[in-house]
Amino acid sequence: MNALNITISSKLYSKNPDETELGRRILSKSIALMDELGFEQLTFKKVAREMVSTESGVYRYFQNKHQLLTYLINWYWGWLEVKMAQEFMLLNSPQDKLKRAIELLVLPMEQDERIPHIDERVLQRVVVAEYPKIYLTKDVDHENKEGYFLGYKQICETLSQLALQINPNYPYPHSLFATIIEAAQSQQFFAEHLPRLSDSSGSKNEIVRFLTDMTLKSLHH
Amino acid sequence: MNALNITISSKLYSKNPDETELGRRILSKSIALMDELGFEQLTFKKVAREMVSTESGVYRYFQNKHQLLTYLINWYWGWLEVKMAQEFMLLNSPQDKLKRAIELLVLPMEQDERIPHIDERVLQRVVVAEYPKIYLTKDVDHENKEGYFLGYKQICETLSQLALQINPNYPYPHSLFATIIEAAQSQQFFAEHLPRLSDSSGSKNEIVRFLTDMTLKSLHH
DNA sequence: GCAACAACAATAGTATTACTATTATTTTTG
DNA sequence: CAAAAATAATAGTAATACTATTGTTGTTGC
Repeated sequence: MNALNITISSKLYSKNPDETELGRRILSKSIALMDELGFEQLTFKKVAREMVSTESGVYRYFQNKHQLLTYLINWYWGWLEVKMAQEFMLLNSPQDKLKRAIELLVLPMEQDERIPHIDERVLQRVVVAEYPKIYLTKDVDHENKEGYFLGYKQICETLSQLALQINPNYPYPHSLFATIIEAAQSQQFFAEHLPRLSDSSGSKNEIVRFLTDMTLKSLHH
Repeated sequence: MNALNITISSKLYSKNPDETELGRRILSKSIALMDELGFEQLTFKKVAREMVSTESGVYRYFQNKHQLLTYLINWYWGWLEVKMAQEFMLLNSPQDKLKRAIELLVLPMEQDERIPHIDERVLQRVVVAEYPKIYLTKDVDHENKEGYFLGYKQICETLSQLALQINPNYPYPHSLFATIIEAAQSQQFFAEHLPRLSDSSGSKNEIVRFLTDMTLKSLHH
């Protein structure tokens, strides 16, 4: 049971990695290796070597590396959702809440001491570099039914509700925030690797300003 | 030499597939197979079987399937660019041009009779389902130098220039159109597979309206 | 017309991957 | 303490993503 109560569909693991020492080592090492090697080059054998266990040990927790990546990305969205809920309590206007949400999406976050086995900053880099791979597959419809994308949908819904507080007549709140969340990731990637696809090659604050401008202008009536 | 003059970096193939009968069969069959099986399940062996040739035949044209996918997606951007240039000649205001560009990004296109070996509508589905996979790799910086992403960058630049005609002071034209182009793809995917991430589950025209609204509002001063 | 060359077909081979299966050992729990 | 569960260690398999080799066919230049 997690002190932060991040809920992840039980379809996303064979055995809950959060509940055992070995499971937490899998999470910890696979985040680091995914960041270092990328999803394609990661293998369970390498994770096993890194955490000083065996390949079959990893398979006891996750059916394959696609499920592992999906778990990690859902964990990230769940964690962001908790962060947002905390910060929203200190703010009043939906405008301020949206601005803060966009900052949380883009700006680097501090390590949470209560969860020593997950380095949120490295996980954020993994999400930026890998997130569309979890749904751009031929299994998307089946996996969607299994709850593989609940974290993403939940955070999109939360922000959509906020948007409707600003402009109840805005007709595209889900499309808007799916776009903003995607752009938050891809603009970070482009700023670093394909700078002609961004105007924010410098600081992440420029990405925040771009996304905030786009969001508030879209909601303006 | 292509009648439409779609230029693709020569780093994107070993032997130009556009110039031979076998090469065109590779393009034709790999588009169909990529659509049917998805990138992960596609193999050169399957392409070879489909076009009644051998695996080594495919390797003579493309070093691997990642290069093949990158070629196809660059071909698509190049073709869209040509289409846009054609249609822009009939329009005057940059607003009208941007609106038309967004329609071309989203609405299904008719088959071009001059290029019988490429089915543009199927290719468009492949782009929607696979496009981020060409740059979300650890080789992105090296491949960027080789011109793997010129098609995407070129179309983003063209649309950015149009945007500056509407509002010369808008500070984020590249970020805006990278975002609009990405959203054009992902909203099509979400509308079909993850409808809670979209408000446009019905017709593609709703996606066009969402993107147009977002673009014009962003450029408003 | 033929030598030289490129393109292609056919086949074989290799290292790695993504698993599955089995068995033995250790740890936990009732 | 017995039974069950978790883990470790190892082996094995089909498929993948190539590389290499050899022989055939077609084309071009002289």
